[in-house]
Amino acid sequence: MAEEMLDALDRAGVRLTGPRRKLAALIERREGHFTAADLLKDAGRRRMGIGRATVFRLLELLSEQGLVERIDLPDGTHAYIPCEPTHHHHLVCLNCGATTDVDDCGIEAVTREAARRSGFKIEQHRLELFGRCPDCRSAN
Amino acid sequence: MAEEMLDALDRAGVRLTGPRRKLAALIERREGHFTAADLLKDAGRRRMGIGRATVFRLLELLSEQGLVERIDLPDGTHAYIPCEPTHHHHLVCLNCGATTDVDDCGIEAVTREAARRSGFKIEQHRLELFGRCPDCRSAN
DNA sequence: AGCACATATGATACCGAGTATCAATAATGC
DNA sequence: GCATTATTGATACTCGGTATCATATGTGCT
Repeated sequence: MAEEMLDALDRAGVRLTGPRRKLAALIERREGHFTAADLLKDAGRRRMGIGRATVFRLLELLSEQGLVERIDLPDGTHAYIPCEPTHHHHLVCLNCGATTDVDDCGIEAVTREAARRSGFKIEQHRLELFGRCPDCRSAN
Repeated sequence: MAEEMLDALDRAGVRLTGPRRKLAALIERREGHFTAADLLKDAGRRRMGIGRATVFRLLELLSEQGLVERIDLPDGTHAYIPCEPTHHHHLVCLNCGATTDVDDCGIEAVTREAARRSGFKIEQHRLELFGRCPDCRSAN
């Protein structure tokens, strides 16, 4: 997955620098969603001497490439999650933070109906689902 | 609508203070979504001497009562919109910021399908629709 | 391999949204 | 009307993210 990110960065025409490689590896090791601060802490623990700004810059690049997405948790905080660069939605475990992507299973119809009722022309949508992942469901 | 807010605050058992009344009126006058800073500026322009903290405190109260909701715009900023206290979703005009509420027109089925595919137990969902409102569509 | 150049870096300072604190003030119940 | 208690505004703070800028480092070229 770190490969995937580096490939995407390469394709995007930016440089494959040391900090970027290291951060990609750190993101790979993460499970579930994470914050910029999490990454920074990871980097700090390993004495990687990576600057705050660099972390945000990489997250921005990755998010432009669709490999990472910023989501807003129900508690108001926000986090980043690694994901596929195609259009999709997220399912987030409220317990452990694990995420999976789900693709449009019928939202088209919903947006069409909403457009009809409101007179709006709908151009974008965002659907976020929150719940318990299979592991957390069976864990207690 | 300001009435509605004041009623709700009353029902919630908090005091109907001057600043709260004034802010409710300011919210009523707003069209589309607004930020805490917008309200603060409105209040400042009218020399109402309302503190920053008070604005945030009221927005929090109203949001607890479901009369206001904080949404994240596609451009990453976030804003508040007045709305009905029932479960619903938002349709936001990308041009003028106007919003309307739409109720679940078939999302249940979508979440059920996503749950089936993923094994998650879905407990909450959030759907946001962005587009052009009827006015902005005809305006150009 | 070496070099020039543009791009990326980390430090620092900054910004904007939101929260904590706290003494002063005002809404409510009696 | 008055005591009580919630609320207020000022101030300082936190936290996520961005701007700046001199220094360092990938990259394309030879």
